[in-house]
Amino acid sequence: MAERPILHRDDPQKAPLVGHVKVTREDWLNVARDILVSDGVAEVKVLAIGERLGVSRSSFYWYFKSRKDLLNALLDDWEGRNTAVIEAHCALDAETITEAVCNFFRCFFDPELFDQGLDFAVREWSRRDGKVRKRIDLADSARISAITAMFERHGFTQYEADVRARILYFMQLGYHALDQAEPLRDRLARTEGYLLGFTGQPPRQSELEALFAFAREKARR
Amino acid sequence: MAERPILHRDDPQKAPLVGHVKVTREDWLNVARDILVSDGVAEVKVLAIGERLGVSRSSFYWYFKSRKDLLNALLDDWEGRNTAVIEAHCALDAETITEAVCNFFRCFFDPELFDQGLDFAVREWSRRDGKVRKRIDLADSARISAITAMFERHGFTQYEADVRARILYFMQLGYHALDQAEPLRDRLARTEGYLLGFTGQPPRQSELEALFAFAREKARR
DNA sequence: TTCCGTCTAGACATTTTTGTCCAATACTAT
DNA sequence: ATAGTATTGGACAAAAATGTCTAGACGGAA
Repeated sequence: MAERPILHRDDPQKAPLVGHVKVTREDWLNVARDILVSDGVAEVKVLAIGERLGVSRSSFYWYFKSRKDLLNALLDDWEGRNTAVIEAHCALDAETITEAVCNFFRCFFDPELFDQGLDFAVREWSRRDGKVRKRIDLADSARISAITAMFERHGFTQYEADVRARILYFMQLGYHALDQAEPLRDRLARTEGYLLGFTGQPPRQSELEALFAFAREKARR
Repeated sequence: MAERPILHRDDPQKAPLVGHVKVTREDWLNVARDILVSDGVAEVKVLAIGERLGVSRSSFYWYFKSRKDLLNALLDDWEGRNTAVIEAHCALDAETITEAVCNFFRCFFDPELFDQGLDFAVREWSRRDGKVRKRIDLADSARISAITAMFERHGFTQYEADVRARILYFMQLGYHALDQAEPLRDRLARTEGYLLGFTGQPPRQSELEALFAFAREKARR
């Protein structure tokens, strides 16, 4: 996810500037995103980021006008990372609807494609900031539309495609809201069979196995 | 939800102490809960609460040892409000499974019974605090067990009851994660039919109408 | 080597937030 | 009324967080 590793100077002694480590704007942004995801927007503090970078707090103001400026950059960063991925994957060609839903899940469980934690952190942030709220609302609509279109391409009526799209998307959100406690993937394997089969036709076992092989593999590493 | 109304002194002038408004520990807690829900735990600040109560910040320390003490009280308050309700309602006698699921929904959409926003705020809080995390994990397990038992009482095998319980609970979480943007209830009406019928037997229209009449009415006011 | 633009440390100033102390006020029981 | 307790305001202190300014270190180009 991060181009450069997140810096961490174990020994924060007076740093004699020899072997001086250069810190880029990207680094500030990366650590900020990291804190946003793990601790929420209120904990994104200039001093904390600077300490984690092993660098003085004041150099922050070379790269960013203010803390607010950083937060805006963070929001743009999120949009750049997470906006197009789902739409693109839902638009992929697929022979069967199972395959298509598999593409959908790939977006949410492949950390190379989509940062689920970041998405959730921004969603939480949006609850306290109208500007953020508007942007995530747009993202949600776009995603649900993309998933709906996916179902429509596979022969569902507009109404039924819409219902299925929302069920898929909401369950996805619900998974993450609970998350971390017990391994997510077990529950996935137990429930997605029914989700895919919510028309009453349970999918064939072979199709399911192909569908979740990917998620399981990702979950292991 | 709150025993006493949340105080709001419109005119915060030097307050001549005549007609003095007495502020209780409950009041501090109520406003704190209010801020927790709308702005997150990081925004629960002594000064902000005091201002909203129209009262000096220092009297806070009469009721609470410290800010940390307040946060602990807030957590106990949440547990008291939200822990037993779902278990109790899922254990209610019901003729049909539709009726039983209706009881389940009553928990989440009747603000007299259950504070959904508070539950979500604590869930968010738990992402940054291991102690909170443990308590909400326990609550989640207890709730899912209660819902599972509900399905088992209506003839589902343990496995199938478990799957259905998780789908219901996760969808509920997902709904709230998205929430506020468009009216939640429309989506509810469109999707719950399928949820209830995810065995392939769509429920009869009359049953559905009874099921959601309650939620709609609540949503209106 | 020198110069210049880039980046950083540290000092300084300000605001926000928390916590302590004590005198003063309001309320209750007598 | 009076005494005593419960509650509050305001002064004081300290810590945490943001933002500004300046001197100087670094590295590449002339």
